[in-house]
Amino acid sequence: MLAAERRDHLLGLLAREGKVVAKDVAADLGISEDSVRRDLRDLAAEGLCHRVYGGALPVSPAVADYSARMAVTPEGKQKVAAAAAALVQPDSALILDGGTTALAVAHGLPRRLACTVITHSPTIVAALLDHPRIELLMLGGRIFKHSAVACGAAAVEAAQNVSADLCLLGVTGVHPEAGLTTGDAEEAAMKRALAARAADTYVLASSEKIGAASRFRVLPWEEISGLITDADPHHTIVERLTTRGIEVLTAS
Amino acid sequence: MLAAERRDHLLGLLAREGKVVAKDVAADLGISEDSVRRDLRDLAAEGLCHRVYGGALPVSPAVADYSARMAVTPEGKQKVAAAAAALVQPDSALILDGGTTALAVAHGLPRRLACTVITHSPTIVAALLDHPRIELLMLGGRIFKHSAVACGAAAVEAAQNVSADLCLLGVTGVHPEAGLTTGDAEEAAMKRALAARAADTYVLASSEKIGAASRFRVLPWEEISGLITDADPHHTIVERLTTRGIEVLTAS
DNA sequence: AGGATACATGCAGAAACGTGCAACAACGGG
DNA sequence: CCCGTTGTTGCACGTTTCTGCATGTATCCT
Repeated sequence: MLAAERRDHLLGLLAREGKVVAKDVAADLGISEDSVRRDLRDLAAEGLCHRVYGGALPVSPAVADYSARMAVTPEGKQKVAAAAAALVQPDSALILDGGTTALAVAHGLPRRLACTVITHSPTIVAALLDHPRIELLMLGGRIFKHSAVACGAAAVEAAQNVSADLCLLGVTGVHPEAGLTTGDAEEAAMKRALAARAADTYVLASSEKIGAASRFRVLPWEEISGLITDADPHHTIVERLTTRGIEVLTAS
Repeated sequence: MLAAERRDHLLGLLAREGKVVAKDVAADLGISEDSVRRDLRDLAAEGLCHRVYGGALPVSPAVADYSARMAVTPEGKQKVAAAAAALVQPDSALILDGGTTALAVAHGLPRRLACTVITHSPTIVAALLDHPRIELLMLGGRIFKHSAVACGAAAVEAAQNVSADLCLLGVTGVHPEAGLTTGDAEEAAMKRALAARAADTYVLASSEKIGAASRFRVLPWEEISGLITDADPHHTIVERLTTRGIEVLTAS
């Protein structure tokens, strides 16, 4: 058994079962517990697992508490939100857009995840108020009532003063040529400002958004890190996006 | 069962069922009550739960009692809020503080009233979202979870850029000598910043606040225009305030 | 007030841990 | 082909951490 094989095995176990017990794995694979512990230590150092006494847990526990999640949101958005929540690393900073899908992401964040959430949506703030370990930062400004988020010059300016590891953006249209679009110019500008402040930007797009285009462009494809959708990976448009080099994360 | 798993299990139980009974969990998981108690003690130390005799409750005492407070607005606050709402002139700009009394004011604003509301409370924003004629401006910043408002340097700075005709301020203590007080220093500073940006500042104080004093002073008496309360105008303390030249508006 | 239950504390055995060491295999240069 | 280097693996040792039990104390309920 190669060392790399062992590591894969451990990661697989972690993903499938949500935990790894050093002793059990050692017995299963017929190797010493020391090796398992060494592997886990290395994986933890790379941020690929979370070391605990007796074994290890997945870094982002989102997968494990999938069950403890409420579903009032349409199934598609729920799936997309769960996949997006899994991208959030512990102790990282997340910029979260407004909208129902983003709200579902907020609800999907595991209660034991400690991180910072930056948002321009009072609704998102309200949803995360009772989360024990999330630090909240609200970007203020004129409230655009239709979508219940802060927009305009002040909000964009406030956004200039923050930085984050990840930005999760909702849009209303995802189209191969038109790019990512939304129905309001101010909102589009705000989304651009948010995306610019994060190292990585992923777009949340449940399947009904795929192929649609709204009036105002948010961002060109080059500026985002990837797309999170529940649409079939073999859907014509999704395939066109993939061939154009867009990273598409399929939520299922 | 890993120790970390147990702790997660406890947090999940706490979130799902709203309580944990040490004895039951010990029986369910087949471990000693001591271990459960130890885990609960640790979680409580991290601020993730609230330890009580026999088990534990979700930590959100702040949030929980916030929503509890919100659910039933006592009659006194209701009266104060109604009197305060009556002060708001059409087409004026209003700075509205956070807190339950201020929220009652928001709900009490007539639907045909057109004005601008400036607030640092996401909850107030959410409450006014469906108001047809109110222009909303949210002051952003770090969210202070206990009272669900934006506080800190960024919020104070944002406040510097607005001006209003009227500011309605909630406090937790109204005392002849101590002045207007609240329980948190950041919050006190924020309230000061808000009051400074309005031509007139009125303090909302339902009767139970009269005569009380909290740790941090918000403003001295000279800096406010008046007090809105449902307390009896012949109440000793209220009379003392009146003789000191404070304008007291009695809500009834 | 008194019994019952929950609690904190100390303790001991067990389990898991980190570290140093030696054996061994893979690799590359001479 | 030989030998030194490097990296991996298992083992031994001492240390730390966890867990259940026993004890005495605090708290609750009647």
